[in-house]
Amino acid sequence: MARSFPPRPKPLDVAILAFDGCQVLDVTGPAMVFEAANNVSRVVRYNVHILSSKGGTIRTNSAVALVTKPLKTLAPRAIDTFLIAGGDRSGLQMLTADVSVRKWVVQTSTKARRYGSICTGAFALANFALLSGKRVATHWSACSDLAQLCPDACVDSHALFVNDGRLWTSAGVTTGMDMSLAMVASDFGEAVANAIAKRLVLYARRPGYQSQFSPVLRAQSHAAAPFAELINWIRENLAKPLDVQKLAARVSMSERTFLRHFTRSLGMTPARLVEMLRLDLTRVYLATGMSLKEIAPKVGYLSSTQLSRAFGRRFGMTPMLFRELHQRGDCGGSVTES
DNA sequence: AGCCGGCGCCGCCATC
DNA sequence: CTGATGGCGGCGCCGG
Repeated sequence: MARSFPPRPKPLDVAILAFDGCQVLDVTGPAMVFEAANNVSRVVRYNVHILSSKGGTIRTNSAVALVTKPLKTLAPRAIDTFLIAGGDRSGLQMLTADVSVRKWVVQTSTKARRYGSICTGAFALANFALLSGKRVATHWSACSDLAQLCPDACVDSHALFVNDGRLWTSAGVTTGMDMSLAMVASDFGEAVANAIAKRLVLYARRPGYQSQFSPVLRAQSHAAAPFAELINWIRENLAKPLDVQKLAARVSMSERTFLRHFTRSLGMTPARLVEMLRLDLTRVYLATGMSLKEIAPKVGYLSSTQLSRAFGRRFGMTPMLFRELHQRGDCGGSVTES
């Protein structure tokens, strides 16, 4: 051990690819998180690079412009974490049509320790054939398009973000920050990630606990005749044990036919829907600061560990971390909705 | 970890 | 004959 120098880890290079028409928060959100990791730990843990094809100023899809470095300033093998931002359709088309971008991105994605996308950036990865056989997330409104474009990928429409091997993809806009926090957590521990979340005041007034799939679900419950009412009944009785026999009996069908009709008209199995509703409600309770032990019986789980495991499986983060990020109203009175 | 019982789910097939 | 039904058995996942 050197006597007066503490061991100084080499900073990790994080490269975020931006382009004309990209979503500014997809770039700045993760950039803020990684930079904040440097601040909270008082060590340079990450070097963040904002890149674009040719470098220079790019216009985002808001009034904000970004100053970027050209791709060629960074060798693909030097990069630890590589992310593509999302953006509008024409911007993404321009990006994927650029041959030098394609080459660089493919090389970087094979060499980097981690690669991924935020929001519709997944479409760029799909165009470069980097999603094959992977579980991925993208913006909820784009899930079916992505599944169509990339049939051999498994699009998880209710995850905030998904980590499959070296690939990380996040759902939309602000979930890029959630995903970046998870990356920091896996690099340097939960404590660092939680400190960042606090510093960025991520836990205040975020509507992020609203399920990504609830709009989809609402649309579905208007569809098939006997099932809309059933779903509403399930919603009101989540604390009860809800096995398939019971549900089938409620709509007076045999278990087998119930299963068939249900999955066909709703696109998911009964148990999966029940779990979805339970975990969705869990998020709402978590955001109010309730403990897992209190929540579990309210949403029909026998134990808090069981709930915790199911939660992690679906959302790619622990309930603790979720509460840390979304808890609100802990300064006395209730917080009014804007 | 690793084993096992139970349940969700589905393929198959006889029946209506 | 076709299509819907539902019973049976097996496989895989989840939880203890």
